[in-house]
Amino acid sequence: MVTSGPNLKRFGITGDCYTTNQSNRLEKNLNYGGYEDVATIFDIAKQAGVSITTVSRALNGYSDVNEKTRRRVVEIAGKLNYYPSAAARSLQGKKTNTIAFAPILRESGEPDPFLKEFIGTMAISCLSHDLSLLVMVATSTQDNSETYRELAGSGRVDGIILADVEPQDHRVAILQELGIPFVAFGRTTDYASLAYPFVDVDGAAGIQELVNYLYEQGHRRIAYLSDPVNSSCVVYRHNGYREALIQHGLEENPQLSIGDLVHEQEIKTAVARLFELPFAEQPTAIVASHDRLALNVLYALRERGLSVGKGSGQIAVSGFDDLPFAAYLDPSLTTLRQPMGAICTILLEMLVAVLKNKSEVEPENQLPGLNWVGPQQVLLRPEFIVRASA
Amino acid sequence: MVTSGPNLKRFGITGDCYTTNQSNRLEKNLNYGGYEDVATIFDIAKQAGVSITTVSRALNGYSDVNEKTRRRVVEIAGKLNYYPSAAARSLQGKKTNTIAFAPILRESGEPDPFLKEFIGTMAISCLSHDLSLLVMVATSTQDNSETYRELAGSGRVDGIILADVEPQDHRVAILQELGIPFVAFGRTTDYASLAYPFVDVDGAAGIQELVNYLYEQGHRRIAYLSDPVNSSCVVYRHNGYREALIQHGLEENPQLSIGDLVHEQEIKTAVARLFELPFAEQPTAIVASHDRLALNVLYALRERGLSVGKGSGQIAVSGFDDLPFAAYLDPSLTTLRQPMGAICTILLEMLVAVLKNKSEVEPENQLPGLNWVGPQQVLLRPEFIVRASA
DNA sequence: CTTGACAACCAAAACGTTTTGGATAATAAT
DNA sequence: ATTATTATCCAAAACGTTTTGGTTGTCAAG
Repeated sequence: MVTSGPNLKRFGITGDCYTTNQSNRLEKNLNYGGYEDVATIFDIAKQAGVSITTVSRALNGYSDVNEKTRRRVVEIAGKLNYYPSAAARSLQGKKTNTIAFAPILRESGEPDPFLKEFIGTMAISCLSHDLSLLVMVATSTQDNSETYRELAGSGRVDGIILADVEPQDHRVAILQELGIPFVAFGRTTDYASLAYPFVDVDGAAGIQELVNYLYEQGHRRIAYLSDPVNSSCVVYRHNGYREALIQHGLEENPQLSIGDLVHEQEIKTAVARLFELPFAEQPTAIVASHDRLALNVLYALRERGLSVGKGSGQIAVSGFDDLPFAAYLDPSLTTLRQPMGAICTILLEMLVAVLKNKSEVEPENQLPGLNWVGPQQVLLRPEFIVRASA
Repeated sequence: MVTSGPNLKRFGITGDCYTTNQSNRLEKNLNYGGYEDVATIFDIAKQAGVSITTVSRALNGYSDVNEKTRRRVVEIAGKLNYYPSAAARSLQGKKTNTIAFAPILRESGEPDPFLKEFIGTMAISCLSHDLSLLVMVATSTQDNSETYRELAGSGRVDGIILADVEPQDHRVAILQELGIPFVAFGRTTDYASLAYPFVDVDGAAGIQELVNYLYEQGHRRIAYLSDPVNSSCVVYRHNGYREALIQHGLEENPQLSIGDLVHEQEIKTAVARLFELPFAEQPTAIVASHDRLALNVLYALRERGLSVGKGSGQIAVSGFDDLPFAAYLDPSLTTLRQPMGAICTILLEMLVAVLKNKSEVEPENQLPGLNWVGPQQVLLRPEFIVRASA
């Protein structure tokens, strides 16, 4: 085995822990705390015997520089490992080819799986747009309006993708006021009058479709477990639930509709409350406002010895998001898929269009299957995925 | 329902598609294609009746400015929504408080679940360090050495976290040569002589522990299915497998050890090859080099009507990573956990230490349970997690 | 021999900060 | 009354680009 060497430390978080130190050597080799001198446009100019203007214009493909000169400049730039300073460039008002992704991390014991999925997908999507992604997670939309103003004013990014938008999200106002190009995932209550571009998933329509399905399956006492109302999507999903009940002549039963659930323990308690009702009042189906919540419901039901599925006597359970684990749960989870890949692609296309000062997404960049009348406000229909749990 | 308004477009990727256009209104309200004028240090200076030097020093907490002046400056800065230009700052050689995360997206049909998990966790970890994260996914370490030189030379980040390091990864050489502060996740073959700081998970030790366990369970024909050798970790894991066999007096059987597997179809074919062997030569256990591969193995086995688990006659299957879905598979997957949270935390702490030109991580930032002799080269032991599949 | 057009180049300004090396005035020490 | 000290302040340089508004020289057309 070659994994161990004289200079290698081995640590085990939950295991062995054997170490060797080699800091001396390291100190010598590395010049930390700042970069080594990097070649600038001046160095190239000197070597090429031309002015920095000419170097700049040669490198940027202007037509007023002799082809021979250009070749010389390019060659020297290559030899010197020259790359223009992004800072100096953006001081000149040039694009940074970087966009920011600004989601919110709500309090919840573990790191939010949906958020991780979202960030990861977004980062990967950026690859095909030749954009770098600056991820700036915040813990609340309120605390640090500073963060957004700073992000906006600092000129580090060309535009911003806002996520986890709240019903009254002042970030939208800030960005509009400052005139920063942005696109939101999710919408504020006043999206119609504010008229900013966004993508959202139609949670209301999704949940309605789901509840209709449950109703058709014979369910009449359909419980709804929800996370706290922070993102707007929580509101829309709840609305969808309520509307669907009304359509079927039912109405929301406060005993079956429990909100504000975050931690596993709270969810357990909520499930307990449901099944400590008189048997005739107990739900036969539980709609959870997102997959992780549904997962905890599944566990809570199992703990109580209740069986989940479509059979008679079984409790139906559904989620929302279709995170990767949903398909693998036992029983596999019936849910509404948020098409992550598509969401990220559309957000990026919209932002790029906005940055180009266009109101339309370029035809060749339009994701097929969508009606790209204009890129401003897009509502995607979640995909209803029936699996074993309902 | 309030989800529809006169100006809202509704799209369904796989569903309804009804739209309304409102581009006119939007065009009016938004000033895209560039920011609105942002307050600069000059504006503050003018309003406060002092020089820009004083403004700068007031805002940066220098002691040579009168307390009354400082308050005035701060107030005006607030009123004007002033935030210093990150570009101008970093031109002055100031820190950007941004680090880059540079992983590789290997070809594979779907977006790599491990990568998404890694990016997401890293982004969330940055929160507690008050760092912004610039994610720059690349598709290969070779193609675009440019990307790294550019990233390095452009001054957009203070330091870099390199991921998916290859046995001969020239990115390490580039960054060392340029003197850019960086920390790697994974190590090159010559890590001992190059002496750069890294964190790695001891895949060899992990797989050995796993194979030992399988051996003790009575398994003698243990197959190994692996992805292509790109990251170093693939090599180490394979080594661990080989070493463990040798320790038990077995040797690697080329018929049972199949590499270079990427797509689901290839994995199916590999499993087919294993179970078309004479019965006495068929494996009783399959070690997969990562969780997604194990997942596909599980499916392939199910398709062939083979049962997975610890029972006699059942095939044992194991993975590596412990991605979130691993626990929910049916049967749940025995695997080696890469402690994502810890990995990200340590990488960040190490990079921060490097940026501060220290060879040690500050005591108060040392993750408990580790021996923080020096932050240079850290090898974490993966946690062996026994579940139902083996 | 002029004039105009064009190709190739460049000096200087601008972008918004921080830092350097004083300047000034008030106060304290001699 | 002179000198040192201290508290405030500031002009100018520097960071590395891009852009503006030229200049110069060459060549063809008149």
